[in-house]
Order: sequence, then C-alpha cells, then structure tokens
Amino acid sequence: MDIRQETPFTRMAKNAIRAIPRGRVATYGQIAALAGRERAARGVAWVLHSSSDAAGLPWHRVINVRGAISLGRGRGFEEQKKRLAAEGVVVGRGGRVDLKRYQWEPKDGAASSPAVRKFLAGLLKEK
DNA sequence: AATGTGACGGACC
DNA sequence: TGGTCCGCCACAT
Repeated sequence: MDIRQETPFTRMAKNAIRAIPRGRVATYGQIAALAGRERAARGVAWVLHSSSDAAGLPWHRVINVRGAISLGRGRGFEEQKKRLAAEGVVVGRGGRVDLKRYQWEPKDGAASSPAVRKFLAGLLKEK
C-alpha cells in the first residue's frame, strides 16, 4: 500500500526517519515531534506501515516509547530485531532496547527547535 | 459525512 | 502495575 498524498507531515516524518544514525533508534513520538506534530505518533506508524518505499527507509530504527519493537511476531518483529542487531543494537527478550543507551538525540539545527528539545528533555528524565 | 483502523503515547484512574 | 480513554494522521468503507 502506498501513501497517496505526500503531505508536509508524511514528508517530514520520512526525512526524520532517514536522519536516524546507524546503531541508534528513535521513537514514533520522537519522529512525530521532528515532523512538527508532537502528538501524532500514530501518524508516524501509519506512514511506515502504509509506505511501500518504507523499504528505502531505516524503518527498523523506529520503536515505541517503551523501548520495544511494536511489530508482532510473524509480522516483522524478527526482521526488525535482526536489522537492529546487525547495527550493534542489543535487543533483549520481547524486543526490548535500552533507550537510555541507543536513543538518537539530534543535536543539529533543524532538529533542535524548542519544542523538540523540550520533548527530548522529557524523555531523558526516566523510564 | 461518519466511523473505523493502525508498527503510538500520555493522561487518568 | 495495569486497564481505559482519547488525541493524532491519513486512508478505507
């Protein structure tokens, strides 16, 4: 299935995903924030599962805020785990990843808007 | 036009 | 710790 319309949100979301460095991960909410819609995590999930060109994105670097792989077993879970492991990301039982250790923290211009910094600061607190 | 559906997230019991 | 509810986005019915 393809995204019919390339809206600013879907475009920015994809750009944000492409910006995630190897060996690091980002959460759906984080990508949403980078795309200008802090609370549109669902929209990000939608962008991924409905894009045929997701194959051209480092989609495996996107996980949920609990640090876990959201895909179910037999529905991509194994593939995502494999891809992350191949980049050196330790994925434990249940597809758990240590966000403290692997979460991407953009420090450059575009990604450092006040809203984004605030969002990331909140994530660093605990969990 | 209205409702339903996700690879979500956070607030509130 | 764990459910439920609701907002978010774009698309499907």
